[in-house]
Amino acid sequence: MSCLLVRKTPRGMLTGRIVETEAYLSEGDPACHAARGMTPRNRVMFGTPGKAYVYSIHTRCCLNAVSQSRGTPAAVLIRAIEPLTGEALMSVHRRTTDRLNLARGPGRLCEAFSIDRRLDDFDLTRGKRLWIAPREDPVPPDLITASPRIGISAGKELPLRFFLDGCPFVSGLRRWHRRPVRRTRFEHRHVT
DNA sequence: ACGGGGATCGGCT
DNA sequence: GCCGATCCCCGTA
Repeated sequence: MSCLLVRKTPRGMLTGRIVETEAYLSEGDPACHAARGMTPRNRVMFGTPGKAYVYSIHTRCCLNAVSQSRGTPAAVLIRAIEPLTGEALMSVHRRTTDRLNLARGPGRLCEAFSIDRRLDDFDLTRGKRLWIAPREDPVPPDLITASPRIGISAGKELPLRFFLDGCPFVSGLRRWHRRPVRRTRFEHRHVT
């Protein structure tokens, strides 16, 4: 949450503030793709932390950062960013000039940032092509809210979605914006 | 503003 | 075959 997503492409540099994420856990989380063991799709989750797990759903892609040590499959889904630089190029990728919807939602985000399955297993810690960088102006913990995750059918109750309260670049259920669900120190450590 | 339905395809059973 | 960690459009209000 106190991080930037950075993408370098031949056509230009794209950056944005990460304003919404979801956690998928290695234990007790039926919504995690790794919940039923390793498959060709999810194998990256079982590997080195700091790598990108990119999968496709319907006709789109979603970007995760592998978050736990080797053999412990967990990841953070990056759901939305606030565009900072490269907005014009994002608009080309997205075929819209609607700034609010450029990268609002995991599929739109990947489209805006030109991220697809070819970046699955890509190392996000090298500062090349695609990486995550700390913000110089970290978000005050008070502004981060937790809610249930979006679009899943199992594990609906777990408050593992984190977002900047009131931020218009956040996707999903608006009704959560003024209704913090639960806020614990543990959750903050996941996010910051 | 919100909710339902359809598109559409790769991955899994 | 079935089903989705989605998106977009078109109803209703």
